[in-house]
Amino acid sequence: MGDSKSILHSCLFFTANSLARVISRMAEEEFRITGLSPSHAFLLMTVNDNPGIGPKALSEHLLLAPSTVTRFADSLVHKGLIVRKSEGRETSLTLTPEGKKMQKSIMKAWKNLHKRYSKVLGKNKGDEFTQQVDKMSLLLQDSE
Amino acid sequence: MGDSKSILHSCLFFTANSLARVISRMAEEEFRITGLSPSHAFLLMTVNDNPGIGPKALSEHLLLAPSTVTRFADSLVHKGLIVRKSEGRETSLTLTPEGKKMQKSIMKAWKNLHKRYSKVLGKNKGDEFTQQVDKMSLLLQDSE
DNA sequence: ACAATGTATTTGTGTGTACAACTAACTATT
DNA sequence: AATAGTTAGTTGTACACACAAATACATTGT
Repeated sequence: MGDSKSILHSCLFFTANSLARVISRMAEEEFRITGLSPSHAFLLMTVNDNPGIGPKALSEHLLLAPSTVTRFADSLVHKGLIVRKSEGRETSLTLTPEGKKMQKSIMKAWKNLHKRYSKVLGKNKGDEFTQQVDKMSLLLQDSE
Repeated sequence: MGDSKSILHSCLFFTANSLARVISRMAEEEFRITGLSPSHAFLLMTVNDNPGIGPKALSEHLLLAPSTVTRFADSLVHKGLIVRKSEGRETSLTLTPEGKKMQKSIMKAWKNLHKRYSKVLGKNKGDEFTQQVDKMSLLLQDSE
Protein backbone atom coordinates (compact mmCIF):
# COMPACT_ATOMS: atom_id res chain seq x y z
CA MET A 1 0.00 0.00 0.00
CA GLY A 2 1.28 3.41 -1.07
CA ASP A 3 1.02 6.68 0.70
CA SER A 4 -1.43 8.30 -1.66
CA LYS A 5 -3.58 9.02 1.35
CA SER A 6 -1.19 11.60 2.70
CA ILE A 7 -0.39 12.99 -0.73
CA LEU A 8 -4.00 13.86 -1.41
CA HIS A 9 -4.10 15.90 1.74
CA SER A 10 -1.42 18.18 0.40
CA CYS A 11 -3.54 19.17 -2.59
CA LEU A 12 -5.68 22.23 -2.19
CA PHE A 13 -8.29 20.94 -4.57
CA PHE A 14 -8.75 17.92 -2.38
CA THR A 15 -8.69 19.60 1.00
CA ALA A 16 -10.86 22.52 -0.05
CA ASN A 17 -13.50 20.23 -1.45
CA SER A 18 -13.45 18.05 1.65
CA LEU A 19 -13.90 21.11 3.78
CA ALA A 20 -16.73 22.38 1.61
CA ARG A 21 -18.51 19.05 1.84
CA VAL A 22 -18.25 18.76 5.59
CA ILE A 23 -19.32 22.33 6.29
CA SER A 24 -22.11 21.97 3.74
CA ARG A 25 -23.44 18.95 5.54
CA MET A 26 -23.51 20.91 8.77
CA ALA A 27 -25.11 23.91 7.13
CA GLU A 28 -27.80 21.80 5.51
CA GLU A 29 -28.65 20.34 8.87
CA GLU A 30 -28.83 23.69 10.59
CA PHE A 31 -30.82 25.29 7.80
CA ARG A 32 -33.34 22.50 7.77
CA ILE A 33 -35.44 24.58 10.21
CA THR A 34 -35.89 27.15 7.45
CA GLY A 35 -37.05 24.66 4.86
CA LEU A 36 -34.36 25.95 2.52
CA SER A 37 -30.89 24.94 1.54
CA PRO A 38 -28.23 27.27 2.91
CA SER A 39 -27.52 28.70 -0.53
CA HIS A 40 -31.15 29.49 -1.18
CA ALA A 41 -31.38 31.08 2.23
CA PHE A 42 -28.37 33.27 1.48
CA LEU A 43 -29.96 34.43 -1.70
CA LEU A 44 -33.12 35.29 0.18
CA MET A 45 -31.13 37.19 2.75
CA THR A 46 -29.30 39.13 0.11
CA VAL A 47 -32.56 40.10 -1.55
CA ASN A 48 -33.82 41.20 1.83
CA ASP A 49 -30.83 43.50 2.28
CA ASN A 50 -30.96 44.76 -1.30
CA PRO A 51 -34.57 44.94 -2.37
CA GLY A 52 -34.98 45.09 -6.12
CA ILE A 53 -31.57 43.59 -6.78
CA GLY A 54 -31.16 41.78 -10.09
CA PRO A 55 -29.58 38.47 -10.98
CA LYS A 56 -26.29 39.92 -12.12
CA ALA A 57 -25.63 41.81 -8.92
CA LEU A 58 -26.80 38.81 -6.96
CA SER A 59 -24.41 36.54 -8.78
CA GLU A 60 -21.59 38.92 -7.85
CA HIS A 61 -22.59 39.07 -4.21
CA LEU A 62 -22.98 35.36 -3.93
CA LEU A 63 -20.07 34.42 -6.19
CA LEU A 64 -22.33 32.14 -8.16
CA ALA A 65 -22.87 31.81 -11.90
CA PRO A 66 -25.79 33.86 -13.23
CA SER A 67 -27.56 30.75 -14.40
CA THR A 68 -27.39 29.38 -10.90
CA VAL A 69 -29.02 32.52 -9.57
CA THR A 70 -31.80 32.14 -12.12
CA ARG A 71 -32.42 28.61 -10.96
CA PHE A 72 -32.43 29.53 -7.31
CA ALA A 73 -34.73 32.45 -7.97
CA ASP A 74 -37.08 30.16 -9.89
CA SER A 75 -37.40 27.93 -6.92
CA LEU A 76 -37.92 30.78 -4.45
CA VAL A 77 -40.58 32.32 -6.68
CA HIS A 78 -42.23 28.95 -6.89
CA LYS A 79 -42.22 28.76 -3.11
CA GLY A 80 -43.82 32.21 -2.92
CA LEU A 81 -40.90 33.80 -1.13
CA ILE A 82 -39.79 36.31 -3.73
CA VAL A 83 -41.31 38.15 -6.69
CA ARG A 84 -39.64 38.72 -10.02
CA LYS A 85 -40.53 41.69 -12.13
CA SER A 86 -38.97 42.56 -15.46
CA GLU A 87 -38.56 46.01 -16.93
CA GLY A 88 -36.75 46.15 -20.20
CA ARG A 89 -33.94 43.67 -20.11
CA GLU A 90 -33.57 43.95 -16.40
CA THR A 91 -35.15 41.87 -13.70
CA SER A 92 -35.63 42.85 -10.12
CA LEU A 93 -36.28 40.63 -7.18
CA THR A 94 -38.10 41.53 -4.00
CA LEU A 95 -39.35 39.58 -1.02
CA THR A 96 -42.96 38.67 -0.51
CA PRO A 97 -44.35 39.02 3.02
CA GLU A 98 -43.83 35.27 3.33
CA GLY A 99 -40.21 35.77 2.38
CA LYS A 100 -39.79 38.50 4.95
CA LYS A 101 -41.19 36.29 7.65
CA MET A 102 -38.44 33.79 7.03
CA GLN A 103 -35.59 36.12 7.82
CA LYS A 104 -35.75 35.39 11.50
CA SER A 105 -35.38 31.66 11.14
CA ILE A 106 -32.63 32.11 8.59
CA MET A 107 -30.70 34.25 11.05
CA LYS A 108 -31.24 31.69 13.72
CA ALA A 109 -30.02 28.85 11.56
CA TRP A 110 -27.02 30.90 10.64
CA LYS A 111 -26.14 31.61 14.24
CA ASN A 112 -26.55 27.98 15.12
CA LEU A 113 -24.21 27.01 12.33
CA HIS A 114 -21.65 29.51 13.49
CA LYS A 115 -21.92 28.29 17.05
CA ARG A 116 -21.59 24.74 15.92
CA TYR A 117 -18.36 25.06 14.03
CA SER A 118 -16.98 27.53 16.53
CA LYS A 119 -17.39 24.92 19.19
CA VAL A 120 -15.14 22.60 17.20
CA LEU A 121 -12.56 25.03 15.89
CA GLY A 122 -12.63 27.54 18.70
CA LYS A 123 -14.38 30.85 18.17
CA ASN A 124 -11.33 32.94 17.35
CA LYS A 125 -9.54 30.23 15.43
CA GLY A 126 -12.66 29.58 13.44
CA ASP A 127 -13.22 33.21 12.58
CA GLU A 128 -9.61 33.76 11.65
CA PHE A 129 -9.66 30.67 9.53
CA THR A 130 -12.81 31.81 7.76
CA GLN A 131 -11.11 35.09 7.00
CA GLN A 132 -8.09 33.27 5.62
CA VAL A 133 -10.26 31.11 3.43
CA ASP A 134 -12.03 34.18 2.16
CA LYS A 135 -8.78 35.92 1.38
CA MET A 136 -7.32 32.95 -0.49
CA SER A 137 -10.51 32.39 -2.37
CA LEU A 138 -10.59 36.00 -3.57
CA LEU A 139 -6.91 35.89 -4.51
CA LEU A 140 -7.49 32.84 -6.64
CA GLN A 141 -10.57 34.35 -8.20
CA ASP A 142 -8.79 37.53 -9.16
CA SER A 143 -6.03 35.51 -10.77
CA GLU A 144 -8.39 33.90 -13.22
CA MET B 1 -28.36 48.73 0.36
CA GLY B 2 -27.25 46.66 3.33
CA ASP B 3 -23.89 45.11 4.04
CA SER B 4 -24.88 41.52 3.53
CA LYS B 5 -21.93 41.27 1.16
CA SER B 6 -19.41 41.51 3.94
CA ILE B 7 -21.45 39.41 6.29
CA LEU B 8 -21.47 36.45 3.95
CA HIS B 9 -17.71 36.50 3.86
CA SER B 10 -17.58 35.81 7.56
CA CYS B 11 -19.44 32.55 7.16
CA LEU B 12 -17.34 29.46 6.73
CA PHE B 13 -20.00 27.75 4.68
CA PHE B 14 -19.88 30.58 2.21
CA THR B 15 -16.13 31.07 2.02
CA ALA B 16 -15.33 27.37 1.94
CA ASN B 17 -17.72 26.79 -0.90
CA SER B 18 -16.38 29.75 -2.85
CA LEU B 19 -12.89 28.44 -2.41
CA ALA B 20 -13.91 24.98 -3.49
CA ARG B 21 -15.56 26.33 -6.61
CA VAL B 22 -12.63 28.43 -7.67
CA ILE B 23 -10.02 25.76 -7.08
CA SER B 24 -12.28 23.22 -8.77
CA ARG B 25 -12.47 25.37 -11.87
CA MET B 26 -8.69 25.52 -11.96
CA ALA B 27 -8.34 21.83 -11.36
CA GLU B 28 -10.80 20.96 -14.10
CA GLU B 29 -8.82 23.05 -16.51
CA GLU B 30 -5.52 21.51 -15.58
CA PHE B 31 -6.88 17.99 -15.61
CA ARG B 32 -8.42 18.45 -19.02
CA ILE B 33 -5.19 17.00 -20.48
CA THR B 34 -6.02 13.70 -18.80
CA GLY B 35 -9.54 13.51 -20.17
CA LEU B 36 -10.80 13.04 -16.63
CA SER B 37 -12.26 15.22 -13.94
CA PRO B 38 -9.88 15.77 -11.02
CA SER B 39 -11.94 13.58 -8.74
CA HIS B 40 -11.95 10.70 -11.16
CA ALA B 41 -8.23 11.14 -11.63
CA PHE B 42 -7.68 10.97 -7.87
CA LEU B 43 -9.64 7.80 -7.67
CA LEU B 44 -7.52 6.31 -10.44
CA MET B 45 -4.38 7.39 -8.64
CA THR B 46 -5.53 5.85 -5.42
CA VAL B 47 -6.29 2.57 -7.14
CA ASN B 48 -2.83 2.71 -8.69
CA ASP B 49 -1.25 3.06 -5.26
CA ASN B 50 -3.51 0.45 -3.68
CA PRO B 51 -4.21 -2.24 -6.24
CA GLY B 52 -7.21 -4.36 -5.38
CA ILE B 53 -8.67 -1.72 -3.07
CA GLY B 54 -12.45 -1.83 -2.58
CA PRO B 55 -15.08 0.87 -2.61
CA LYS B 56 -15.27 1.19 1.14
CA ALA B 57 -11.57 1.80 1.63
CA LEU B 58 -11.60 4.10 -1.35
CA SER B 59 -14.41 6.13 0.08
CA GLU B 60 -12.40 6.53 3.27
CA HIS B 61 -9.27 7.59 1.43
CA LEU B 62 -11.11 10.02 -0.76
CA LEU B 63 -13.56 11.21 1.87
CA LEU B 64 -16.45 10.54 -0.48
CA ALA B 65 -19.69 8.67 0.04
CA PRO B 66 -19.56 5.02 -1.02
CA SER B 67 -22.24 5.58 -3.60
CA THR B 68 -20.13 8.27 -5.19
CA VAL B 69 -17.22 5.87 -5.43
CA THR B 70 -19.45 3.33 -7.14
CA ARG B 71 -20.51 5.90 -9.71
CA PHE B 72 -16.99 7.06 -10.38
CA ALA B 73 -15.80 3.49 -10.66
CA ASP B 74 -18.62 2.77 -13.11
CA SER B 75 -17.41 5.50 -15.35
CA LEU B 76 -13.76 4.46 -15.15
CA VAL B 77 -14.67 0.87 -15.92
CA HIS B 78 -16.71 2.11 -18.84
CA LYS B 79 -13.69 4.02 -20.08
CA GLY B 80 -11.57 0.90 -19.78
CA LEU B 81 -9.25 2.32 -17.15
CA ILE B 82 -10.03 0.02 -14.25
CA VAL B 83 -11.41 -3.47 -13.72
CA ARG B 84 -13.89 -4.49 -11.11
CA LYS B 85 -13.94 -8.00 -9.74
CA SER B 86 -16.24 -9.25 -7.04
CA GLU B 87 -15.55 -12.06 -4.61
CA GLY B 88 -18.26 -12.66 -2.09
CA ARG B 89 -19.64 -9.37 -0.97
CA GLU B 90 -16.42 -7.59 -1.66
CA THR B 91 -15.29 -5.83 -4.77
CA SER B 92 -11.76 -5.09 -5.77
CA LEU B 93 -10.56 -2.55 -8.25
CA THR B 94 -7.38 -2.67 -10.28
CA LEU B 95 -5.98 -0.67 -13.14
CA THR B 96 -5.99 -1.86 -16.70
CA PRO B 97 -2.83 -1.22 -18.74
CA GLU B 98 -4.68 1.77 -20.19
CA GLY B 99 -5.28 3.03 -16.71
CA LYS B 100 -1.63 2.64 -15.82
CA LYS B 101 -0.60 4.61 -18.85
CA MET B 102 -2.60 7.56 -17.61
CA GLN B 103 -0.68 7.97 -14.37
CA LYS B 104 1.96 10.10 -15.98
CA SER B 105 -0.44 12.67 -17.34
CA ILE B 106 -2.36 12.72 -14.08
CA MET B 107 0.82 13.51 -12.21
CA LYS B 108 1.63 16.22 -14.70
CA ALA B 109 -1.79 17.81 -14.39
CA TRP B 110 -1.44 17.67 -10.68
CA LYS B 111 1.91 19.38 -10.70
CA ASN B 112 0.59 22.03 -13.03
CA LEU B 113 -2.30 22.69 -10.72
CA HIS B 114 0.02 22.98 -7.76
CA LYS B 115 2.28 25.35 -9.65
CA ARG B 116 -0.65 27.41 -10.72
CA TYR B 117 -2.11 28.10 -7.33
CA SER B 118 1.34 28.38 -5.76
CA LYS B 119 2.07 31.19 -8.17
CA VAL B 120 -0.92 33.08 -6.81
CA LEU B 121 -0.70 32.27 -3.13
CA GLY B 122 3.03 31.83 -2.86
CA LYS B 123 4.50 28.35 -2.56
CA ASN B 124 4.95 28.28 1.19
CA LYS B 125 1.81 30.22 1.98
CA GLY B 126 -0.17 27.97 -0.32
CA ASP B 127 1.19 24.79 1.20
CA GLU B 128 0.67 26.01 4.73
CA PHE B 129 -2.83 27.06 3.87
CA THR B 130 -3.58 23.68 2.35
CA GLN B 131 -2.40 22.05 5.54
CA GLN B 132 -4.62 24.33 7.60
CA VAL B 133 -7.61 23.55 5.45
CA ASP B 134 -6.90 19.86 5.81
CA LYS B 135 -6.64 20.15 9.57
CA MET B 136 -9.86 22.08 9.94
CA SER B 137 -11.68 19.78 7.59
CA LEU B 138 -10.64 16.74 9.61
CA LEU B 139 -11.56 18.42 12.88
CA LEU B 140 -15.02 19.15 11.60
CA GLN B 141 -15.40 15.67 10.26
CA ASP B 142 -14.45 14.05 13.52
CA SER B 143 -16.95 16.21 15.32
CA GLU B 144 -19.85 14.80 13.38
C1' DA C 1 -28.65 -25.22 11.15
C1' DC C 2 -31.07 -20.99 11.41
C1' DA C 3 -32.65 -16.57 12.67
C1' DA C 4 -31.07 -12.08 13.62
C1' DT C 5 -28.06 -8.75 12.97
C1' DG C 6 -24.32 -6.44 10.72
C1' DT C 7 -21.48 -4.95 6.63
C1' DA C 8 -20.12 -3.99 1.53
C1' DT C 9 -21.93 -2.52 -2.49
C1' DT C 10 -25.15 -0.87 -5.77
C1' DT C 11 -29.37 1.56 -7.44
C1' DG C 12 -33.07 5.09 -7.49
C1' DT C 13 -33.56 9.59 -7.12
C1' DG C 14 -32.75 14.42 -5.96
C1' DT C 15 -29.97 18.79 -5.31
C1' DG C 16 -26.46 22.15 -6.29
C1' DT C 17 -23.95 24.14 -9.60
C1' DA C 18 -21.95 25.24 -14.10
C1' DC C 19 -21.09 26.02 -19.24
C1' DA C 20 -22.58 27.02 -23.64
C1' DA C 21 -26.07 28.54 -26.51
C1' DC C 22 -29.85 31.40 -26.92
C1' DT C 23 -33.09 35.59 -26.64
C1' DA C 24 -34.07 40.07 -25.91
C1' DA C 25 -32.84 44.59 -25.07
C1' DC C 26 -29.73 48.47 -24.81
C1' DT C 27 -25.67 51.41 -26.86
C1' DA C 28 -22.74 53.32 -30.13
C1' DT C 29 -21.29 54.20 -34.85
C1' DT C 30 -21.81 55.30 -39.25
C1' DA D 1 -32.31 55.05 -38.77
C1' DA D 2 -29.65 50.65 -39.69
C1' DT D 3 -26.16 47.82 -38.34
C1' DA D 4 -22.97 45.89 -35.16
C1' DG D 5 -21.51 45.10 -30.77
C1' DT D 6 -22.46 44.57 -25.80
C1' DT D 7 -25.00 43.25 -21.73
C1' DA D 8 -28.85 40.91 -18.77
C1' DG D 9 -31.25 37.10 -18.31
C1' DT D 10 -32.95 32.38 -19.23
C1' DT D 11 -32.88 27.58 -20.95
C1' DG D 12 -30.88 23.06 -22.40
C1' DT D 13 -28.01 19.99 -20.75
C1' DA D 14 -24.63 17.73 -17.98
C1' DC D 15 -21.78 16.56 -13.96
C1' DA D 16 -20.49 15.89 -9.08
C1' DC D 17 -21.96 14.57 -5.41
C1' DA D 18 -25.30 12.67 -1.60
C1' DC D 19 -29.08 10.15 1.04
C1' DA D 20 -32.05 6.47 1.56
C1' DA D 21 -33.53 2.08 0.16
C1' DA D 22 -32.45 -2.28 -1.75
C1' DT D 23 -29.34 -6.33 -2.33
C1' DA D 24 -26.35 -9.65 -1.29
C1' DC D 25 -23.13 -11.66 1.50
C1' DA D 26 -21.10 -12.64 6.28
C1' DT D 27 -21.17 -13.38 11.31
C1' DT D 28 -22.92 -14.47 15.64
C1' DG D 29 -25.76 -16.52 19.20
C1' DT D 30 -28.78 -20.06 20.17
